[in-house]
Amino acid sequence: MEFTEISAPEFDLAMTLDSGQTFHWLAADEGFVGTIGETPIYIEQRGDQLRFAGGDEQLIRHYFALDHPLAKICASFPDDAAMSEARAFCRGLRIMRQPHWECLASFITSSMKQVAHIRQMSQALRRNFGERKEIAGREVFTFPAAARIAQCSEAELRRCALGYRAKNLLATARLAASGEAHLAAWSVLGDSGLRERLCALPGVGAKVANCVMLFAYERLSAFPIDVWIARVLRERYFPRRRKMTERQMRTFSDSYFGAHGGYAQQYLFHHARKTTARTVKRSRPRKTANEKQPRLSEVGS
DNA sequence: CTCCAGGGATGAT
DNA sequence: ATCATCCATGGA
Repeated sequence: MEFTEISAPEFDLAMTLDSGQTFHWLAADEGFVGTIGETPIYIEQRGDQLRFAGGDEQLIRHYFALDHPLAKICASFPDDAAMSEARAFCRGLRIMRQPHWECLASFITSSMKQVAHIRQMSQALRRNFGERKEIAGREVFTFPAAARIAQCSEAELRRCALGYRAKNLLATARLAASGEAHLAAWSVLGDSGLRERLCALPGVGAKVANCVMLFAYERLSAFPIDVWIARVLRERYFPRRRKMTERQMRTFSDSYFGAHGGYAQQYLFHHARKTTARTVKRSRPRKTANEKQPRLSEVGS
C-alpha cells in the first residue's frame, strides 16, 4: 500500500467525520475508509500529520477544506458563553467540501432521523446501488449517481429503510439526472438564488437547503436550524422567552453569527450533540403488566 | 415498552 | 401568514 503523508495543522479528522456533515466513513485500522467522489480512500491522523492512500494530496486538501483559515474563522464567532464552550470543544473541526449530489441526497434522507440511522441508510444505498471499490484491504462503495437512483423503484429505495423519504429522493434524483436540476451549474448562483433552487426540489426545505449550501457549496454563512440548534438557541440565547418561532430564530441567527455562521452553527451543533446528557429518563413509574394492550394477531412478513 | 430524531408537504385556521 | 397533522423507521 502506497501512503502519502501531509501536514494538516488545526485539523481533527475523527471529530470532523463524526460531526454529522458526512455519513459514510468507517473506522478501519488506525483511521477511516470511505470515498471522495469515485475515489476510495484510507486516511489516518497522527498529531498534525495525515497519512492516506487512494487519492492525491490536492483531493484530500480540497475535500477536508484544509485551506480554510480556521483560526480566523473561529475568531470571527460572537463572544458569548455558549459559543466559547463550543469553540473550545470543537477545536480542529472543519466544514468539508462534499460532492453536490451525495450531500443533497443524504440530507433528503435525514428528515426526522438520528445521525446513526442516516449513516445506515447511506450505507444501504451505497451497497445496493453504488460501485464497489477496494482500499486498504477493505471494500467501500461510492454513493450512487443521481442517474442510478433515478432508475430505482420507490420500493427498492424503501428497502434501504428510507420510509416516506424514498418518494422524495426518487423525485429529486430524476430531476438531477434529467438535467432539469443542474447542481453543478448552480455553483455560480448567489446564496438566495441557490437556496431558492434547492428548496424547489422534493424533500428539500429551508433546513436541508442550508445543510447542502454549507456542506457542498461552501456557503459558510448558511445556518441550518434543526431540533438541536433550535434547542441551543432557546436555552442558551433566549432562556426567558416563552416560545420562539422559526421566523424569530432565523432572523436572530442570520444577523448574530456573522459571515461564518455556518461554522458557528456546526460547532454549536456538535458540542450540544456530544455533551448533552443522554441519560435515560429517571425511573418513571411503570405500569404493571396486567394492563397490557391486546396485540394484533401476528401478521406475516 | 416509550420517546425522539440534522423535516417537509399539506390542509385547516 | 401561522398551526396541526401525517409521514416510516430504528436507536436509546
